[in-house]
Amino acid sequence: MDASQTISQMVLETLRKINRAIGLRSRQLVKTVGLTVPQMLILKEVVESGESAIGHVAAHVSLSQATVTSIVDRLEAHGLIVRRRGSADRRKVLLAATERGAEIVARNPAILQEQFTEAFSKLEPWEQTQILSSLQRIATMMNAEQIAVPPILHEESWSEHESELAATQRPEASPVS
Amino acid sequence: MDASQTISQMVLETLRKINRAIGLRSRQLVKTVGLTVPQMLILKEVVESGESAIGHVAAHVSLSQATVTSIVDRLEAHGLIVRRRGSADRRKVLLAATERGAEIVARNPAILQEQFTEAFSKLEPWEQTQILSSLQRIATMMNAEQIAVPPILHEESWSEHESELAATQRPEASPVS
DNA sequence: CGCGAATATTTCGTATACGAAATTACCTAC
DNA sequence: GTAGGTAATTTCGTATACGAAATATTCGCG
Repeated sequence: MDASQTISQMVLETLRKINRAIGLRSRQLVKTVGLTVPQMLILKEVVESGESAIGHVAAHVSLSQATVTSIVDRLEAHGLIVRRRGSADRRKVLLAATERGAEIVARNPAILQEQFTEAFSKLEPWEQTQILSSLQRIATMMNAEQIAVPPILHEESWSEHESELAATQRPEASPVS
Repeated sequence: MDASQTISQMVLETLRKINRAIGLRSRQLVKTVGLTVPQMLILKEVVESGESAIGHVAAHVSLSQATVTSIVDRLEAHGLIVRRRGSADRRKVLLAATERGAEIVARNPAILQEQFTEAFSKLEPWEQTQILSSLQRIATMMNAEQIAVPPILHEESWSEHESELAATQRPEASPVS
């Protein structure tokens, strides 16, 4: 947290740190519950909204279809949900939770927050609201910008390096003896 | 944004959305500048702090050493930084930016924000401060919890599925003729 | 009917991310 | 001086995440 940074930079830096904390938390979850946060999110969504298509779930949890597909692969491998081709529209793949899956969600309604919720609930109500409002403000700003994609740099000089070093072989820093 | 959610849940949901927006933004960056956000972050750190060890950089950008290693691989492949074994302590791998790398950072001091900074700077100063403070509040709460790892569930019934379905083969939803 | 546009999902390639184990180097006590 | 512990980095395995392209299906229009 260098004093020479702009507030904007500090905001982004803090967001990255929060994000990392969430990621680490997710990995701890694997050890206790056996599922990561994204997996829980999707399982929960499926349980609560009944049989629903992949695209529907993806939109609800704010992830791409491709991402949901791979997470569903794991949930299905664990026997927590099942895929079923839609009968009305056979392009769709409907997801349904198995008993096992439903049980896990039912047994852990707050599993996704737990400790965070605990700490958060100790704040004053007006403070909670303010924090949420600040976050939504940021989310809105970011989404708005997501649309516009002004090509910033480029000029020249870039991309010639691409081909020669494309292979993911790391040149040893220095072959010591 | 369901009305039936607790504020805490909404906070987490909003954080995930913000995070996604940052991720998407990062991918756009690849097209304009040729580097992702994490790559820029590390390159910038190396340029600004001179020759520094991997561990040092990792701590500064809040990422694990393993992650930094792989990102450095790519930056090195692109000829933006070089690895050098430390002479004093040969366990350390020192990073230094090449001319090319330094030039990119120099030419794009604000590349990491750009549009976000633009929008953010239009807010009232007191509002900016408030947002930052809200975020730091959250970050602090999350880091504090990172320490304690109370085993929540487990009971039994878990993990027997692991072995039989470990392979990443997806059982076709239903082999429709 | 039948073909092309539209829609839904999966596959493929790439880039983060992390923990745990392996590797290499250093350092201290004996 | 060497054995054992510590420290720094890399390797390995796994899980997200996404875009772009491929695939499968539906639907509209002639």
